[in-house]
Amino acid sequence: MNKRSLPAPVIRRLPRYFRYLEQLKSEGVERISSGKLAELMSSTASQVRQDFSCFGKLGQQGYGYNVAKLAAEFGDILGVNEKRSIILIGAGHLGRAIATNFDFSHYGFYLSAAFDVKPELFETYIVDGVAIHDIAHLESYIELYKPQAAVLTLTQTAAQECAERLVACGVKYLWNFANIELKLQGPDIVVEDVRFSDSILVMSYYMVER
Amino acid sequence: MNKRSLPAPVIRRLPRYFRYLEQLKSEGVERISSGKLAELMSSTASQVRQDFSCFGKLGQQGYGYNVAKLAAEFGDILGVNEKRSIILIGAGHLGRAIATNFDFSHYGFYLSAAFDVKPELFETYIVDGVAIHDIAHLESYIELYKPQAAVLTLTQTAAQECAERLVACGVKYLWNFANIELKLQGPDIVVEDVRFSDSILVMSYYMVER
DNA sequence: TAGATTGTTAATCGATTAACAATC
DNA sequence: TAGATTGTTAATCGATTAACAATC
Repeated sequence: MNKRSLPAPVIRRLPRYFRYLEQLKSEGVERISSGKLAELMSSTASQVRQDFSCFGKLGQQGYGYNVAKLAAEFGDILGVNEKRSIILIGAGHLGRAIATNFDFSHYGFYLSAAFDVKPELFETYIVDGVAIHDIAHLESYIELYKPQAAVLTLTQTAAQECAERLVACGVKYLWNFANIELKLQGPDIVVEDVRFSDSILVMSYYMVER
Repeated sequence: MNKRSLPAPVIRRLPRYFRYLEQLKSEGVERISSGKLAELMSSTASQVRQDFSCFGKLGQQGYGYNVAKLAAEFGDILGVNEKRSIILIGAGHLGRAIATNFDFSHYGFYLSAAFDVKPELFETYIVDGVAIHDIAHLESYIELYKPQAAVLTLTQTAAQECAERLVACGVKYLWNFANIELKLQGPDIVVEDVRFSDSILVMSYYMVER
């Protein structure tokens, strides 16, 4: 695989390619051409081939792309075969929803612990095998277990402080659901935001009569 | 306000501008220059001015932009002062999290009803004043109350069928949390996706050693 | 007035699309 | 081999950045 860093738009499109390829694989499709895939995805053959070429020669002239091979390749690129531990901060409704519904293992993660401030939750389980700990013990937990990433499902006000504590302990990857722009120093910190409010506002924009 | 349709990148940036402007307003800041705002947002003065100019002349030479005026203008553009009813489909963990935590009213919506398939939930309340109804009654509810949008917080398999039923009844705006690409006809249907899996995969991509 | 800062035009950059020779 | 389809180069398009005259 290629070590050059990719254009951001390509990186953002990767999960979608992966999703379609997994789907095709599960339907038993063996091979697909850039044109057919583009049609499925409302993209263009040119873009598909241009994007894929970032990762070397994945196809074969006159044949197209082998679906299983390509899905596996993209899976590797995206890290879905890794086993990285992730901790969840904030065992409220959203944290519970994610712990319960979200299949971390499908994306190369496993949920190893949860944290909250509420004493009545301590040492209960957010989901089978995943205990909720006192957030006061965050630092000692991280020191011991070295989780690689954290999900932030807490209130706006607590999120910044908590993110700083995580970064101070060496957690470099934050999956942030709090409606705040985290300000963190360190060039190798990655914050990936899921911003419900931005999303509904884009929909809202289209609803306004103009 | 302007009736031309905006470039998609500008539309995606609007909620973020709005967020920063509201923040500044709440801090009592009266005016701000494109340069200062850009610095705050890790953007550029050029981009800020170019983006703002899509909406007419919002600033004043030598002065900058009035924060309250600009926040109000963007609020109008984004529709946050509207009062549009939205229904929630799928009263599982995620649906409950959103019904409970998400402040719809802040973004120009109010949650008017929820729907699920589980009989034990019928006529219970997902949140104060918002009843959960039998999804079988979706069509009759829509006919009567004409909700303008719907939040989809249900499983992958149910989402497509449900989306089709909504569209058939005239609901044109779907806020989709299901991990599926909804295929819907109709040129004026807007689907806004919140795709947890794509987001975690982008983070995962950056975690892979390369 | 002088300084600051806009709105807008022009220049640059990057991403998408088109074209086509290479080749399976 | 002939047809299909890639990988890649070149052309186009659109978005970002820079520059500057207008003006508060």
